[in-house]
Amino acid sequence: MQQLIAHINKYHPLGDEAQNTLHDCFEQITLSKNEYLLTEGRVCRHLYFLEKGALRGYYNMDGKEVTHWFGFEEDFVTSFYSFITGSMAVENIQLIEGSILWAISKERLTALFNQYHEIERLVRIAYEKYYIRLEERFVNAQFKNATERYENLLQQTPHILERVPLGFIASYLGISQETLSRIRSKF
Amino acid sequence: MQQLIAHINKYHPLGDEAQNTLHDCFEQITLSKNEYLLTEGRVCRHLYFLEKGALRGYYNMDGKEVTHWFGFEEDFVTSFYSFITGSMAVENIQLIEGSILWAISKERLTALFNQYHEIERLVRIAYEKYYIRLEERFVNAQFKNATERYENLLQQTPHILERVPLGFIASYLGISQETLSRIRSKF
DNA sequence: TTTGGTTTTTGACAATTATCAAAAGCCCGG
DNA sequence: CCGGGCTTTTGATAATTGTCAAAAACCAAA
Repeated sequence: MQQLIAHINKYHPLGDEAQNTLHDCFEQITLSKNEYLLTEGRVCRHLYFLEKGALRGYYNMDGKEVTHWFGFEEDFVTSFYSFITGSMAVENIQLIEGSILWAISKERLTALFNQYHEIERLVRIAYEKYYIRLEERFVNAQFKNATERYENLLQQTPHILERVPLGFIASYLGISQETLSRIRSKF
Repeated sequence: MQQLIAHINKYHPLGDEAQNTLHDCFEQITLSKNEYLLTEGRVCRHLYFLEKGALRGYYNMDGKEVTHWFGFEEDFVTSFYSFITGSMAVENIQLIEGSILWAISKERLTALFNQYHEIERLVRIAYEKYYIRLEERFVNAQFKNATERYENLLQQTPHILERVPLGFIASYLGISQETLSRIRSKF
């Protein structure tokens, strides 16, 4: 929990009262490898903070699992579309490693927004960071070729390569596993 | 201006006072076709609301203009990365049609956040919508083929086809103009 | 240390998309 | 109504990436 508080303070420092209230609103969850935080068809009603471990979000697209994001230490995690709109999730969130998470429900978070302007500000700022991150991934996906995308991964998030099977990484990069293998052999 | 207020009220209705203050913080801008709202290398210090008209954001990537988004009526528009981080923009924003816009500076917007919790909430909610929109474009870019992306455009935003040259649309979809032309001929 | 299962690599081939060049179509100003 | 410039289409070919199948490497449990 100390990590969550410390992480939040990096984004936007909170006053003691807001910090304490926030602290009380999160519940700890521990899950082991291959378990699911969310399965498609259910509504994702929580926002999670990943203290320790790793997980992935994936779609089932014509029979294949297509991983489109990873979560690691200090990431906020949810099925964003489902969480925001309240509709059924089309993705699954599965643990890649045994993990420690902290969960807050949407209702509680909304209540915190009403109670503390500064907590809503914190989230507004977090959204900005996550939006920028997604924007960069979008540009990579749309305008870079497979090799460039792999090089980008090597430079920006090399830790992914060490903790995640290549099959997941291939679809994260939007290429087939075989193509990824061939790209890697060139380095 | 009435359109901006009406649009905002669709997102998150504001009290009269906040609404009036907000109203006074925007300045009207009119630009004609082919003019620039922003050029790369400059910092984008404003958020714009597009009341009437159309524009595009594009990168210069190895000698080619790569359009990655369009703005139309009722869109909020900025070079998001530059606006948020205060760093130089890597993209250009150019008018596709003569347009009427309303501008607010980042300083003014920040001041409004401090003054009115509800305005920061409005923006927080807007971010959620824009994030979801981008997420969908990302999934399309990464996991759908050219024909599927075109079909998606046909269904979801057919107005783009009527107002934008095909060359821009091709790079918006992440394909070459020739391939887009061939896909179209199949329909 | 062996074994069975999973992950990764390799090979051959097919499908998709890009590139370059040229032709055709379209639109606006005179 | 005509001409010139811009946009879009078409054709031929090349490059990139995907698919299927099999081999190799890796790894964890007995």
